[in-house]
Amino acid sequence: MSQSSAKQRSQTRERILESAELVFADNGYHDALVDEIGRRTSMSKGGLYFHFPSKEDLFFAVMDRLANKLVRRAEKAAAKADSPVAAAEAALGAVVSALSKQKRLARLLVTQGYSMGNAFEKKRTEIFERFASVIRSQLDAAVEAGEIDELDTGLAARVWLGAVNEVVVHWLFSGGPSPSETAPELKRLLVASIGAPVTGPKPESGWKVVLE
Amino acid sequence: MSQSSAKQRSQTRERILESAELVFADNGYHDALVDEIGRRTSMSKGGLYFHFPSKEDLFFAVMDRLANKLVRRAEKAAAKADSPVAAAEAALGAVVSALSKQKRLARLLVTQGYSMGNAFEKKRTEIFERFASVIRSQLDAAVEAGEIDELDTGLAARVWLGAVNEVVVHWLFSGGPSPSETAPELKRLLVASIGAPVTGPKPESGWKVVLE
DNA sequence: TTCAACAAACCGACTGGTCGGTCGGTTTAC
DNA sequence: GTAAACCGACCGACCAGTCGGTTTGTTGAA
Repeated sequence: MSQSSAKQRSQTRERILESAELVFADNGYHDALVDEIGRRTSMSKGGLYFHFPSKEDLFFAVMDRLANKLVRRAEKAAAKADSPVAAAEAALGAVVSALSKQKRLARLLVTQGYSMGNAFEKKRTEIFERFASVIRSQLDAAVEAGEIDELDTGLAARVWLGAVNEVVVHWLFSGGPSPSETAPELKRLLVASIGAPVTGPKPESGWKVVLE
Repeated sequence: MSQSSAKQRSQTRERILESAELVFADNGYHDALVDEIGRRTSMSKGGLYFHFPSKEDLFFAVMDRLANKLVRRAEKAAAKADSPVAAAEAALGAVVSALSKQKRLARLLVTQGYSMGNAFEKKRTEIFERFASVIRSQLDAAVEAGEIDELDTGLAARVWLGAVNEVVVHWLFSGGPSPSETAPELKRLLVASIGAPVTGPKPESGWKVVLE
């Protein structure tokens, strides 16, 4: 009984989360109507409130779900690389690529974090810190391995994320180029920022930072 | 008549804009009450609506006013520098410093742009593009002068702004270090990103990027 | 197998509080 | 005298959340 019904339960939750993701992404938190989420889930408002205590909780659940997916993707990409800097680059690339493929996801993660009053600040911060720590730990490893010079890796990670964020926003709202298009050049800039050799088409034609 | 009353008029508008800035910054667009703005201006709601047609317009006016101030500051700082890269750095520094000194301003420019539904996207974009173009034109000049290699200066400018944005957000919401504290290290990262020589405490004891 | 008993899941009309915006009226300035 | 500036009680649209009720599924005793 509780075995199969627990499964049902989580399936229903998933269904709701999927609809909610669409509605929140399309309209932003405030303009998203709970009734609309119900409509898309083919479930009444009362039904929704049986599964989630409030609109806010539902929104948080949607964001967590997305963040989990993306972080996992980034970690997986990093694991495949064969040097710390390459791993950081790969993690970044994975995120950029995922966001490029799904405007909706990008919209939610990148801009809707601020849409609620001061309530969401913590959550948004928490999610960004999770991404940052993936990058950061790779940069730390790179320093450890002597691949790059010592630097504030936490700051560098935030710089990377901020850069991606802005590029994505520009894409979303100004019809700029897709992030995946600018990814190569973006990577070049960010890799250069930490003083690592920038790999062009061929690794050996790169740059090196030396003390004068 | 129209001479002095026009002056009065704009003074009153200014008074309203100042209160509105406080209220919007403290509460975000949605939670900011027009009545509260009236209270702080010592003016009735009707009075406000005599000067501004809607809450939205008022918000736009507040943002424009802030953006103007900041852009002017950045341009002024850039004008004093004696090389394009130094100018870009100076412009960045001016913005960071201004944001550090006024949390409220930072909150508004950096996070409240998304608080309205999709309505504000254009405005936020417009403001960020104005900042970006200040940086960008300096980077273009740097390329022109042979100070740095050719690169996508528009992208680089966005990377810089995005980085600042993220650092500011981290400061605001996570109690991280003030942007002005991390500014030196931040500048180092961003200057390195465009492949320019990174200057340490003294210009002559710095770093230089050379082809290997 | 049947069915009463119970609970979990779902329904949707309704409520209650909130606020942007209005408007007829009053004051102030010239 | 009159028009710009200001007042503030009021309106009405909006919508998250509620709640009494219905349906669906499970259990276990007869």
